[in-house]
Amino acid sequence: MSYVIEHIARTIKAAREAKGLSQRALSEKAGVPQSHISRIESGAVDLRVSSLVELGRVLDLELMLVPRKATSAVQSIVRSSAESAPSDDDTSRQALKELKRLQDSVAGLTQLYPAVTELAQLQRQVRELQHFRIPRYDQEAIRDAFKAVKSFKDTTAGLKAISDAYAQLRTVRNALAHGIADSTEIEPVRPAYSLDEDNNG
Amino acid sequence: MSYVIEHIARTIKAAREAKGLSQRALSEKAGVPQSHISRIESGAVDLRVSSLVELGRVLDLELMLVPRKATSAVQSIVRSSAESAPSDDDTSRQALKELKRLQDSVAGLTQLYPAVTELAQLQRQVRELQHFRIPRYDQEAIRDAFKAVKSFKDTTAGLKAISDAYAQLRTVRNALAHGIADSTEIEPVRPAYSLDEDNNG
DNA sequence: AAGAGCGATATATTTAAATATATCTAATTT
DNA sequence: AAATTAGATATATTTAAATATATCGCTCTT
Repeated sequence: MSYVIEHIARTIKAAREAKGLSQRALSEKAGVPQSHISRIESGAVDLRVSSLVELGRVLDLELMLVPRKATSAVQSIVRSSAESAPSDDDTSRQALKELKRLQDSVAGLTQLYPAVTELAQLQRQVRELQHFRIPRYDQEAIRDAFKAVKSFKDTTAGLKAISDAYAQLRTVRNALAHGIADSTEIEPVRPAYSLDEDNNG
Repeated sequence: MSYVIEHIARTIKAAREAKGLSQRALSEKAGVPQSHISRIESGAVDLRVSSLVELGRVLDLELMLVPRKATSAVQSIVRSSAESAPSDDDTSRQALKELKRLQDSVAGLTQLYPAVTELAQLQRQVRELQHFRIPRYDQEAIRDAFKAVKSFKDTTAGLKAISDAYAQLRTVRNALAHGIADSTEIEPVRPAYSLDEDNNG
């Protein structure tokens, strides 16, 4: 199994996810069994060219034979076109969705337990994170926080879980704030109310 | 048989010829039977990706999946890198070889038949054509002229064949001269003596 | 808890590429 | 004329992709 085939597998998977398609949806569009797509994406199949072309058609990818000396030029074109639109858009949208979900849960919980300062603290942190809109985002921390909130109980352990979630999200926030300070290519920060408009739009 | 596969077949063949390899030579380098290469180049085979990658390795071609929106940018890169070196170089070299061969034959014949004006005329035309050095070249006319010269006899038919060859080459010359006038991307014309140096170099 | 969605895995069969070899035809070279 | 080279075509066999279906395990939603 060559490096190129692994790379193609990765590219296919990334493109599919970028389009928000499940393997079954792609299967229908491309006329390929889902089981085959699973194997393709895991790099277990040495595709025929025609099969790859058909998958590429659905995923807006074109198969090309490029002279070796033009390879790096082509790669930088591919890279810049890849980074500027789909992945950036996709990642932020996904992250925002999860943040929104987290905020709703925390808000509900804060109303139930108005005297729990850990919850208020977490809520403030989540709100602040919504001000950030950049590609490099740590969604694991958001999911962990969501789990802590979902399973919250007014016990010592429950409170500790909320504190830990808060600490984790603050770490993420600091990393992002640090990234903004260092980077010259990050998009401007958007206010929370603008974010709300987006979700309701 | 899809358009892409035909295009790949053409690309493989062109790259092989650009490198001056026979199918048997490529066969050895790529570890693929010559019979298979023949079928591949005729577009009769829906290759596996790994097979295409291996052929590409030998022919200095890389297989890439390019986002559709970047396709035209990539194609212009490929085109410019293709036109600047191998195809231009290859076509001109091949054409020059055949022109040289033709000129040698005509020269010999003109010495044998110094009174035949058609031959003198053809010789002048061939000499003039050697002043042109551009990719788009009609080699068929050169081959036809060579055949006429090779099989020349001092008969009416033989003289007609020479006249026809001359007319054909003049048509080519005119098309090339016209092409130079219209195009902004053609290389400068090189003098014949420079051409001679090249062949002796 | 049941149902739905998702990706991974299994089984059986068909299809065509890949492999190995040989030969033919045409053109060129010796 | 004989030999060599080049590309196309043929035959037989093996290999793995493609096709068709089904099911499993995990996660999320209702």
